[in-house]
Amino acid sequence: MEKATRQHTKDHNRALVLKTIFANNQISRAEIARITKLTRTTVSNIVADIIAEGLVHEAGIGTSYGGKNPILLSLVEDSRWMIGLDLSHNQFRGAIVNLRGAMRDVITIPMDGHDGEDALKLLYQIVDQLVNKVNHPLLGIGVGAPGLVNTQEGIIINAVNLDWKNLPLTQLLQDRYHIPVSVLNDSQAAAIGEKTFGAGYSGEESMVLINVRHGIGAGIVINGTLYQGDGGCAGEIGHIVVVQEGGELCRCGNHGCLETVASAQALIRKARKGVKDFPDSILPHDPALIDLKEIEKAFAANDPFVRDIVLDTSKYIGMVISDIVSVLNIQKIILVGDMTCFGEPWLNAIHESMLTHSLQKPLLNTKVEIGKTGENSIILGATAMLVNNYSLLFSH
Amino acid sequence: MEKATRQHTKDHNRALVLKTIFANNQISRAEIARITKLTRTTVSNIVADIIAEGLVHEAGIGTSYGGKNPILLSLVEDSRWMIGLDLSHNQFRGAIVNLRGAMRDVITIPMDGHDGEDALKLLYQIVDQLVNKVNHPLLGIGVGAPGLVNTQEGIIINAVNLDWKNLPLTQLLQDRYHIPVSVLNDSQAAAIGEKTFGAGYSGEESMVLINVRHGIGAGIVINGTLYQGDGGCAGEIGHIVVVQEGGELCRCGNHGCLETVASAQALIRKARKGVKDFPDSILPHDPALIDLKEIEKAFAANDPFVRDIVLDTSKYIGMVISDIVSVLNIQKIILVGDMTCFGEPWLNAIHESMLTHSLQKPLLNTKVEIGKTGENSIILGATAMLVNNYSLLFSH
DNA sequence: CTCCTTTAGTTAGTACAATCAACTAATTAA
DNA sequence: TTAATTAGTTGATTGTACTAACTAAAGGAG
Repeated sequence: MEKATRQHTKDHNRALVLKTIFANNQISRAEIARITKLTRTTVSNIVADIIAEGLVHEAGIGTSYGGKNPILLSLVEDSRWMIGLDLSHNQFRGAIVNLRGAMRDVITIPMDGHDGEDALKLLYQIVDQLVNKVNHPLLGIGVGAPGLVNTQEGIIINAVNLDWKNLPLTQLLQDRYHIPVSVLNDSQAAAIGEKTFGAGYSGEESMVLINVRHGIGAGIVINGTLYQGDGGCAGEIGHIVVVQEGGELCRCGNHGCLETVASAQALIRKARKGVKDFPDSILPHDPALIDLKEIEKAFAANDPFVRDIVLDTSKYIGMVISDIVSVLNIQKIILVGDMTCFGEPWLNAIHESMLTHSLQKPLLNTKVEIGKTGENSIILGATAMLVNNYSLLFSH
Repeated sequence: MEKATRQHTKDHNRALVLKTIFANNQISRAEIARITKLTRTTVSNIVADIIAEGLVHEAGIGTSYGGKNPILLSLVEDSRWMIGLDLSHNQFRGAIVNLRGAMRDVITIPMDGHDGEDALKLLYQIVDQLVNKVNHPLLGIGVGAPGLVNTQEGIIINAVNLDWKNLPLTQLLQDRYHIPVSVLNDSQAAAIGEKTFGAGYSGEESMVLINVRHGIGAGIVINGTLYQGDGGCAGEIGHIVVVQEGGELCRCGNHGCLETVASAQALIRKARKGVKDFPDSILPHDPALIDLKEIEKAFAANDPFVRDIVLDTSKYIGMVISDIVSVLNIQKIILVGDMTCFGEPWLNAIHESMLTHSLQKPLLNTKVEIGKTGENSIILGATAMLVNNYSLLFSH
């Protein structure tokens, strides 16, 4: 617990006003005062400051309802830029992102096999290129990285694909570019991205995002703030053991982890292995040709074999979600990642599995949905976190 | 997000000073200023207020280290009283508790079979008696109740033993006694009690308390604050399914819940059932005579059958803890409840089970301990919550 | 013992952020 | 045209933490 000063009060109210402007495309000072319960005087003062900083501008005149017309304020979305990086796919993606999450430039470089120092060089290359294109004030660099990440110290503890171990990424990038850097786990980034830029969030609520791709991870938002855990790696649910007897060996060394039965990787493996026993399946009969796209196609066509193995994954995901809900009693669950391509049927199966796998009462009010920010959620989240950290916008 | 005012600043700093005095038996104004980083002036002002309110008094003169002697301040622990209730055992227990958690009066009434309205009358009876004995300013009533509790609205959703369903306990008690009331789930109460009155807590950290008794529940403290969840029933881990195939029927209707294999109840059941196959066991051979005390005795005497069934419970508890740690990455786990009578061996078995059941990295820094506040933790926690709610002390 | 230094605590005045009261400006409604 | 309403600003007020300078009381060097 730290002492409180006037400065904190001011920062807080300033953030509150900015957040209100961010949440409303166009809004007058008077309306901000009504929403925030600050006086019109205070709002005017704060607005004068943030207009002077270029963050906000007067964008027009509103309609009167029996009085002077309000002056509508609006966020200057390109008044600050950020660089966001998504290292979690087999190609590095970097983008210049503005305050509304619009991408002003995107660079993609395939990884094909690069790892360790090489991968880091690739990363520098992307950032170098993006930095050169930046012609607005730059807030910093936000990174969403795969694997085990200590997000508080910005260290990649273990990213198997990249062969990074205990890499102090925040430090490295800060030393090289001399701007603020925020490093998150990919699922945590997706969570904060979905919450900030997805539709239907008030800003104060809690949610758990489950990212089901190659691996499986979760991002936990509690009362509008990303929850990171003591060691900065909250949400590492991919290695929860869900098959207790005779589970497959996982890359982590244990048997029966969630990833071994419910990730996209696991699904593909299972399809390749099982297809020979189902000659009627419309999947390619050569296992090597089977990928997620093919499985998706077959699923859409109601192929029974594929239907079975896909819905089998949802059973396990539902189990873990119901465990999480039992522990946290969070009522909003968002699913993202490649596996969401199986849509409603998959979602419904997950929901059903949840209900049969734990105490019903707390689960009944829990909603499970598919995320709305799509493939950009990680980049957006990484940058949103950056903005949050410097309390310029969005939250305190 | 609410607006910030001067009042918030003041409340915050006042709470900060009070917390510092609470955490240090005797402390001078100057020392408080050093710890809190407030100026001596500000500390003096706040201290003047809280002395006027009788919460704190000047308790003596400290030793000088080359200057004027400091005046030592100390909490007046009996300046406020609270009533704490523990409804989670088969006897209702109520106590008058002071600001340091000292019990000034305790009343116990056996429940034997009373439930529904009867149980509520019993509760009123206890509180009536306690209220009559109170001769210091009373802050309120704190309740730790068993079963599913919505702690935000103070409603007992479902307490099987008491046959309470959707009972608005906070409302009822407030209407009857006209003082603040806080209702918590028993495990949540134990968690906040352990954190406030247990040794070795700085006040800002996170911890998960696991309460293993008749049933099993958890209380989650995040950054020093009890985490209650969207529906106010976070920590309901007793009905996480841990036996996937052929698990026993649980009172919740599902099969294979944690409670069916790891609670004290489950252990007793298993002992009674199995003892006939182990004639060498030193347990009473009449199953009806077997209770937790007998099992504890046999365990201490290294009875192999008992050892096996006791350590079997730890396997499942370890699994669930490792799931929780995977999700939350909280590094301090506290175990309380009847089952802690099996001490170190049980604890070690839990720890071992954890390490084999999930990703090791985050688990390596996780410590598992047995709680220190004992049987009073629920009453203490219920009252501590009360104090927190009114931000008089401890935290905000 | 004297004087300097250090520490505790207080006092008087200052800075600053939100507030209040009263104002101007601009519109609707009667 | 006038009254009422709403938006936004201005100047004075308030409350809280801060600064600087004070008094009080102790230790230490000579």
